Amino acid sequence: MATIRDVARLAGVSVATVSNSVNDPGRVSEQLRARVLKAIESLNYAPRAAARSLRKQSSGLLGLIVADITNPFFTELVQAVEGIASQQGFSVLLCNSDEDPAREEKHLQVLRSQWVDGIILATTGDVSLSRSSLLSQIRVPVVLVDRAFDGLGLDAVVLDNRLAAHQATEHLIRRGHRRIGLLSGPTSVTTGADRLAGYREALLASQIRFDPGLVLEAGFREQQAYDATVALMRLPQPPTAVFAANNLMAIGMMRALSDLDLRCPDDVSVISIDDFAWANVFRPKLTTVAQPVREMGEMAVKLLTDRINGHRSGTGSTHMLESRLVIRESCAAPVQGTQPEPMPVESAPSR
Amino acid sequence: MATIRDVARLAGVSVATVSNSVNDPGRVSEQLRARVLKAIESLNYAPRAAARSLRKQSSGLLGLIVADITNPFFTELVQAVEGIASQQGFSVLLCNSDEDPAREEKHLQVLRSQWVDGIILATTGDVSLSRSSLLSQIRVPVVLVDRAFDGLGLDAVVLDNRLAAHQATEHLIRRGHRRIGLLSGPTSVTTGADRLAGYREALLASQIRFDPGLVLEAGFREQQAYDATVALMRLPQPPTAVFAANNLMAIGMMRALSDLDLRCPDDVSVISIDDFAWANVFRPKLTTVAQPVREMGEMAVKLLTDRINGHRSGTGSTHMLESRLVIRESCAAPVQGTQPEPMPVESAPSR
DNA sequence: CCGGTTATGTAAAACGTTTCAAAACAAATG
DNA sequence: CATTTGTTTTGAAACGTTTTACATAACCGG
Repeated sequence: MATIRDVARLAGVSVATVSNSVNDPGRVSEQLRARVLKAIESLNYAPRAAARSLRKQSSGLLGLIVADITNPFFTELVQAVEGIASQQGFSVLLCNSDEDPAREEKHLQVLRSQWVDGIILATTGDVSLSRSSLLSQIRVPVVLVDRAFDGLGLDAVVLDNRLAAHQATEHLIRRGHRRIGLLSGPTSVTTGADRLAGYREALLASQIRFDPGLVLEAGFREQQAYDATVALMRLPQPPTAVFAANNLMAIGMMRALSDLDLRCPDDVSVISIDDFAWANVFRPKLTTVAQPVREMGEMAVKLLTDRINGHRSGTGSTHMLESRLVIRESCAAPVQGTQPEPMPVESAPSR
Repeated sequence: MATIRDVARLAGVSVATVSNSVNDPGRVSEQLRARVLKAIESLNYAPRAAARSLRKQSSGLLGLIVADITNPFFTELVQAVEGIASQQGFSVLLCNSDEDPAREEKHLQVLRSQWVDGIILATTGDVSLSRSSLLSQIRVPVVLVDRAFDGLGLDAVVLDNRLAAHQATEHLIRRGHRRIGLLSGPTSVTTGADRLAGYREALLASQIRFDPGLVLEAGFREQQAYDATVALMRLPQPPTAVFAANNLMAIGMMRALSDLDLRCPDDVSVISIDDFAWANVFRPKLTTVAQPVREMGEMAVKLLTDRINGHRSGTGSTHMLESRLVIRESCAAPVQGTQPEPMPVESAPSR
């Protein structure tokens, strides 16, 4: 293909002039610039990114690693990140770790040798020793998203998970529920632990006793949530409402309820964290706590580019965004009749 | 960061030897190789992709352009492509055109200057003149996916859209339906036109007269499908079943039916092309015609890498994959009572 | 002991940009 | 007119690899 020398030859100028007329128009006379541009046009010249980044020591590439591309939360994140990044002149190298820490590490290696200008990382699982050492070896800016971890002083943008879980739980309590099941994520990751904490806080605030038997760990996965929901509803005293800590678990839960022939919200109320485009196509329409996904993506890119451009330095900080309750149809007041052992709904605070 | 010279210095060898011990182990003695590897390890050296691709004239990058990353079909495609590609040592540069031809063109420009080794393109809309000239300027292999177009002799992997639509329509006919609505995609794209054709074929095969009033173009979008469904059901003689030509339109349709207080499949049966993970979480579980998305992704990568490696040359061909009917709960026999003007269900073929 | 093969290592030339420093030219100043 | 100042233009170095072509040493059959 055409190289910069070809353009120079055709325009009758030096390669330096060609480069300048493209990258620093001020440095070259109008007349020459026009000639150069014409030559570029007619040769259909496009500079080779490899050569350019070799010389400029920067690739114009951003790495984005997500834990599960099929999860709508991440899909929307990808969309947002890709949009803003390309708007700012960056292309994004997408990596999907598929919840596999080993793949995540491999991706990090690749990004390192691609010398991307920065990395946005939605890490899978907790941070292993090897990964954190890998991360500290990488000399480019990294911003964490969704899940944070400390110790490396990285920037992070996360949901206020405590608040989100609090909102969800409180909404159920307001509707009169006191036995509220929780499908929890793994407590080894911040999103798991913090959402559990928010749930407990909300119970405490309403003086409802925390019952460990009502919280089941379902690893943020649909199938596990299905099983957990079945287990929950087969309890001698099943919960009158269930709170799923993410979207996939909400789906598993809905499927289980449907298979158990339990009607929602008549028999059991349901709420979850993560709103998604089709939450209102379900029947009933799902009441959820929405994350500002798009904002999170935008902020992550902003933090990253600020660091890349040197507008930001020092150890990073964690940025918390607020969730928003989206009330639809899946939460109702508990119906006494549906309980095997009808309990006094608005009664004594303890128990 | 550490360069290959640093490694060479530390190991006490030439840079050529370092390069060889990594890329062509046969050419260097065991002893030296060990020393070099140790040096690499201790310096934590990673070759710079930019320099390497400049010299090798190939980047190890694949470009993937999808029309809408939030559409589960494309999400799954991305997942498949990314998986196989990275397995074969390629990284993928993901581009989302968001159904905007202008953005698609911009992405193509970027990919061209990145000198990706190949491009997988799920093009948005019909192929404009500028795009096709752009495509023919790009000197790297391109394989089309989902939507094909001729004239450029490109490889393509697509669904047998005629068959898929035929299967869907025929399934409804078998259940006894004769007034079958169609939410069609734009006929300017192959997926739109072919699915419409398949629908008509199936009607013809069962000697059902084609009624243009029953097919509404909804641009493959959810909201348009919602509106179209409402229009369809408000017809003096509404259809007893509706066939949505893709997943997003199926969702819009379900939402509309629900808002219209029409029960599915009691009042109206429903089927669509594109299976997706949550089709069986809906109530009723959706009967769909599934595309072999993963296979399509795999085949696209295969075709691409074959061309990249020179195992394949000449003008490309179109590869059609077969769809598969997934029967769940959304199709039932039409109930006479639900029709405003009860019509003889199994009666005369014409009208 | 010599010409020839094989094994191993290396110097140096690419690859296609950007950019620094200097050259060439024009204009302005003393 | 000689010098300075300012504006355009350019030659050449640098970026970090891979790879070609060659050098050296070792080995072997004659």
